[in-house]
Amino acid sequence: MEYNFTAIEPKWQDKWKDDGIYKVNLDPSKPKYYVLDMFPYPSGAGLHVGHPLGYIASDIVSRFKRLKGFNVLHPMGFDAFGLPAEQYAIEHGIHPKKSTETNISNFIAQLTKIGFCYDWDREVRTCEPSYYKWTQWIFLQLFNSFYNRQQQKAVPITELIKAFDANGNANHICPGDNSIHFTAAEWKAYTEKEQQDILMNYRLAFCGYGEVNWCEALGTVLANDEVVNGVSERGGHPVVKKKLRQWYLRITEYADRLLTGLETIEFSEAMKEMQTNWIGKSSGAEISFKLQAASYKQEQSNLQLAACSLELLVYTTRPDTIFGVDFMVVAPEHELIEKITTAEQKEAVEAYITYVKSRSDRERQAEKKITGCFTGAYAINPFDGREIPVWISEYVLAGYGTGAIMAVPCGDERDFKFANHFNIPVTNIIGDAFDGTEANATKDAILSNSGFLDGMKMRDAIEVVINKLEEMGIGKRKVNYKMRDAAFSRQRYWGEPFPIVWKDGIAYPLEETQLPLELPDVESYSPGPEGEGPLANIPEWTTQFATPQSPLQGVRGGMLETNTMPGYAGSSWYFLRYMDPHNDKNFCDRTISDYWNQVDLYIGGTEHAVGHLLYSRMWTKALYDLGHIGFDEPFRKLLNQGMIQGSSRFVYRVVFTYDSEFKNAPLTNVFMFISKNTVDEYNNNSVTAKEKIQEFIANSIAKYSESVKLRNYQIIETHVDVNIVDGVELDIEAFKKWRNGEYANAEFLFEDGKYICGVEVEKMSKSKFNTVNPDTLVEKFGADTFRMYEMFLGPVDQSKPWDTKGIEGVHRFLKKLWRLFFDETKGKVWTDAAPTAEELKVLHRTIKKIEDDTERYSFNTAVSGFMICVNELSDLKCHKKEILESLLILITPYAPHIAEELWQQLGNSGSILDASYPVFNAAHVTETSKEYPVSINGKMRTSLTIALDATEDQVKELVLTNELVQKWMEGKPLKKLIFVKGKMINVVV
RNA sequence: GCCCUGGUGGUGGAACUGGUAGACACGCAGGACUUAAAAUCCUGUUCGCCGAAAAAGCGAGUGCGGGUUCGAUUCCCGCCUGGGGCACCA
Repeated sequence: MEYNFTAIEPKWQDKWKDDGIYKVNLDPSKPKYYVLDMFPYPSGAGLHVGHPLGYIASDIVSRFKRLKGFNVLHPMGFDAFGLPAEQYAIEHGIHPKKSTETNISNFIAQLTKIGFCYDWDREVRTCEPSYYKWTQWIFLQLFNSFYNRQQQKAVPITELIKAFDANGNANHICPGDNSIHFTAAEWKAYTEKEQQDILMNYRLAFCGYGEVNWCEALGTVLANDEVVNGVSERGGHPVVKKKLRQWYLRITEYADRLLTGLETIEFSEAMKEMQTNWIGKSSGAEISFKLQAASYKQEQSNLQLAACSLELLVYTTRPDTIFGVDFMVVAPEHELIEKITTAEQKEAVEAYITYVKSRSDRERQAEKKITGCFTGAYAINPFDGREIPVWISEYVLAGYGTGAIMAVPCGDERDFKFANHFNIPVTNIIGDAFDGTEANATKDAILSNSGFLDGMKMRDAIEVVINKLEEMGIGKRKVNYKMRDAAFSRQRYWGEPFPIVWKDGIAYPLEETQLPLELPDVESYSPGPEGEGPLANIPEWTTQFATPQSPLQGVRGGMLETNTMPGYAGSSWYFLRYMDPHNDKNFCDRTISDYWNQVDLYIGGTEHAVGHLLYSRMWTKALYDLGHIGFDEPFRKLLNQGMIQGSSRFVYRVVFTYDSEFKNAPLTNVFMFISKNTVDEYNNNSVTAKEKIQEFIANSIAKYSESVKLRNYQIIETHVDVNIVDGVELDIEAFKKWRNGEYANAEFLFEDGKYICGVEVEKMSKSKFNTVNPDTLVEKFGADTFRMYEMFLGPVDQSKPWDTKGIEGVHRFLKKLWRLFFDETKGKVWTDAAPTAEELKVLHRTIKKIEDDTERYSFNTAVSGFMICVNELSDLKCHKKEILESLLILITPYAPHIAEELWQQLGNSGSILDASYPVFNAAHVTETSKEYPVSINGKMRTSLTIALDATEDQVKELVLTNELVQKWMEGKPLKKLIFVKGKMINVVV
């Protein structure tokens, strides 16, 4: 009986499904374990070999944990809302719902063939109303909450209203606009609209006007993490800044908790670093500089008084350098510019601002020129009264801090370059630490030229200055974050509608009973007017609550919000829905979420570092604050799988021009390809190679026409499908059939009778013809081979190019495993005989190795462990049932189909997943060394470790004769000596 | 520029806390079985030297140059280099 995976695998996949073997239920008697994959976006291209890498890893972990007695939750679903489906709909006229459904069923079919143990009953799709009902519901929770800074948590907005009624906003600084202040009496006097506008400035999900990343080509705004180098992440379209009414998430209120929360979870250092940088916390001080009155006199002498009250507020992390301030720089958008610019400088300033406006973000990022303009105004250093010129420059960003800085050229590289460029004299406050040629950003220098700070270490001066500033009332301690509030609306169709009705400029939330607010079924997805989104074109939808029958009190005549939510809305909480996917009363029952709790292991790529992984952390924290769940970090541990790159293959085509009597001769159909080595020689200017190529071209052309004279030619590198290349050798027959026979008559210049292709590692993509489809591999070698091979390829967290050639080795291993049970001629060969000591040793070494390797996600070495084990058992001709059964259980997570089949063949009933995991017994693993107590200089020292085959005489001799040992005998304590093969190799002290 | 991460045979990669570097696999070479092929099995395979060959031996060797240590792929310092992230954040 042979290893017939084609029969075995579908058989078990069906059985697993029919028996509902992966169904999970709440079981308080067992410890729980939650393994989750980042759910995929169901693109039309289907899976390539890179996708399953993480899924295989999570499948191994979940089967392993289940065998170890855990109640394992391992679900799968689809992130189904998003731009590509809608773009596809616009281009092909297929409704996104349709194409998404088709894509999902393809995905499921592909995943099933690999044999994953998902509980499909728990599948979620973010585009289903039964799912997005709760996305909308959570949105409303955020909308109806604010961040209480005293309590450092989200609190219902009704609490805030109570506080306003009692004390105005004295105890609650307005996060949206900190210049808003009012008393209880004023609050009560406001109109409803005024009150709602104020509340909007507090809500965790809020609507406001702001600079957003607008992508014209996609017709929508994008979040910061969706913009890469000034172009959209999807599609690479240009992105510009635009002021628009938008929904936002007030994620900035969570900045500090998102930062400190990182200490409680196991993310890789790199990942934590990325999030830390994105949050970008810095602490320093805000300092207010008085602007000098004199600069206004020239223009309007009567402005002197007003000018004295003008102040420039800057943010700095280095208040200790205040005596080194040589100029101020404000962002070109700064509102003070208009007020402080002198008459002489007016023209120059206006010209400069026009110039800055003409530059796009991309240009600014691409070429960092030093540009700027003097305003004519001066600020006064509060400590020494020095006059400091105020400049404008684009290197100061309006959106960060106060949009203005104090420039200290001796301590800041950018300030130094600016000072140099505009010949501004530089004050040195750090003595020898500044050499005049470049800035030194040290904190350890001793201050000089710094008034009352002279002689102080900079690091210590920071506090001193802040205290002094606060005492003088001209500055205060301040923490800033780079992170911005997240843009939360898209002007697209294919997303969750906002459960918000607008009337008279007030946003009214829908009632819970009105959810889900479903997307209308429409034919057209073209954008609405003024970036409003396609839903604005459907009045019968937008006004559905405007009827007299509308249950929404007070909103009759209102209009629904026409934006939709972004892709990350649904993915921010999906891990909660898997726990209780069919609940229509709640997004997830509290007792259930208390049981499953955090995701114990989350597996996915690094690309979501600052998007999804940050948003879902914030949503979790908010839901926790509001008492809906019992934990405030969603993912206890994150494992990043590496990216599988494509290994592209190239052919080298000759393109030529020619002279001919027959100008119309069809030589455009002549395709000539030159093997890689000859191309290399050609590129190295080899004369023989050139002659060879010319002769080849001449001969090839001659087949078509004799009257052609070659004029010129060049060699062009083009991608060829990796699936028709064996290693680097092109399969000529397959190549001729490729692309519907376009190259059927191609001519080749061979190299030892072979055509050798060029190789390069690139991202895997259809256009590069370097994708490998898992289906074909599963068909050829089986799912078990495929799974083990993907793991065997290398560490899961490492990126590597795909290479199919080693798959045979893994396949051979599985066949060898099979032969431990079945012989081609004799049939079954296993016996009930008791295993020998040596066989038990092999087994228990393997148990230990597999357990250790699986626990630390070292799947590649685990696969090696299986290979060693099977090789050794083969060598021992071991067919003992007792050994084999244990081995099957060990291998189940890695190769579930073959394990189930052989398990059943051995006469077991039921799934191997319900077997009990073998326990490692050290007694079976013979020790490789023994420890002897050793006495040196009459004192008992710790111990010696020596190889078994060393005799005691040898040991004595070595200890006495070895000079190293003599040395330690003189004093240092001796821990152990290590002997291998009777030879001492080392001593540890 | 800053931060993170890697660099080991012809190839993918092992070596958990410093302890026989190259496990396991691919590829390659040779052999067995077979009319033949496939499949399977066996042997060899870091490089160099010494050897007709075998056995055995010697030397070098984990990107480069130093250091710590009895001992370094592992720790420290300085470079070179691949990959990823951030990029005027004051």
